[in-house]
Amino acid sequence: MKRLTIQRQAILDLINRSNQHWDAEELARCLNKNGHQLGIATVYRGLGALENSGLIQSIQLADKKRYERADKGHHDHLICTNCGDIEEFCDDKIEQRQQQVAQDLSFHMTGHQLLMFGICQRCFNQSAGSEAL
Amino acid sequence: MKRLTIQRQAILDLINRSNQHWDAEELARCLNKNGHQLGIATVYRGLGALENSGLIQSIQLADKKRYERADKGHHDHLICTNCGDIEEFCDDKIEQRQQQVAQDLSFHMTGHQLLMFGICQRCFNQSAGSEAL
DNA sequence: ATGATACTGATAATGGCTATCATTCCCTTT
DNA sequence: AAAGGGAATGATAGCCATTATCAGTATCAT
Ligand SMILES: [Mn+2]
Ligand SMILES: [Mn+2]
Ligand SMILES: [Zn+2]
Ligand SMILES: [Zn+2]
Repeated sequence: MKRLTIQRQAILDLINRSNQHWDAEELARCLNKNGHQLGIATVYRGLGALENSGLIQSIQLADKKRYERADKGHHDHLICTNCGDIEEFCDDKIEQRQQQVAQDLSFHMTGHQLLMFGICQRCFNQSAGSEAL
Repeated sequence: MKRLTIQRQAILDLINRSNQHWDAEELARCLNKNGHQLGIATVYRGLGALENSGLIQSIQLADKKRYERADKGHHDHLICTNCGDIEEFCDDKIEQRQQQVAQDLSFHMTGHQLLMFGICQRCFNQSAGSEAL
């Protein structure tokens, strides 16, 4: 990334000011609603550039990529298949075992992504309530 | 899945006879090359039906889904970002810790996917060789 | 100022996958 | 055996996230 333009700065600011996992479309909508003016292609390119520079990070879901702040550091995700909510965690033991597995297989790991799917507590309680009817 | 048709049987047989991670396109091409005759939509539907029935399993990569035999049971994957090769492993400690993490967060996990990215041993050795030039 | 380079934005194109729908295949019931 | 109905097929249209294209614009170095 040669230039941190106002467009890219706007994307970066919005992500850094929030705690969400944004997709490109959401970011574009939110930015354009708040005075900024940038095309969807610029958002995609900006996100790519910012991620390459380590200023933001992303997770690859089945349908789309979602971007978030990089200052939280590495972590993994729990994804509610009912409401789409995304929770975060980082477990050192898991991270260590991954390193061990890679080493055992002479695999030079550069990154990983662990997604856990299921029902979040809120959704679980709600469905428990409706069952009682 | 109400009927295990010859088309679906052909898909299932091919997957069960091999040890690869197939995408829909590859399966269709291979089947049509070997006397079978089935449209791409049928392959997609068949794969979905077979997976729902637990007869095959899949991994969701960034761009596409890849299907493999179910009789190997659950495992996770190492993916070479250079040659696309996919290696497999299963680590009980990681699986246990995942359960623990979910429990700690009151998250009702129904499944997970762990992808590890990097350079496989073969690619690593090759690039080491070319550096010596 | 001039030119080189990077970035933008509108839009076309791509690629994996799902929806549609007419046709065909099976299975059950007469 | 014939008829009817649900399920599957296959050709193709549509969908959606993302990337490619390209002309125009902004920024930087000389
Ligand atoms: Mn996160
Ligand atoms: Mn596998
Ligand atoms: Zn939920
Ligand atoms: Zn490799």
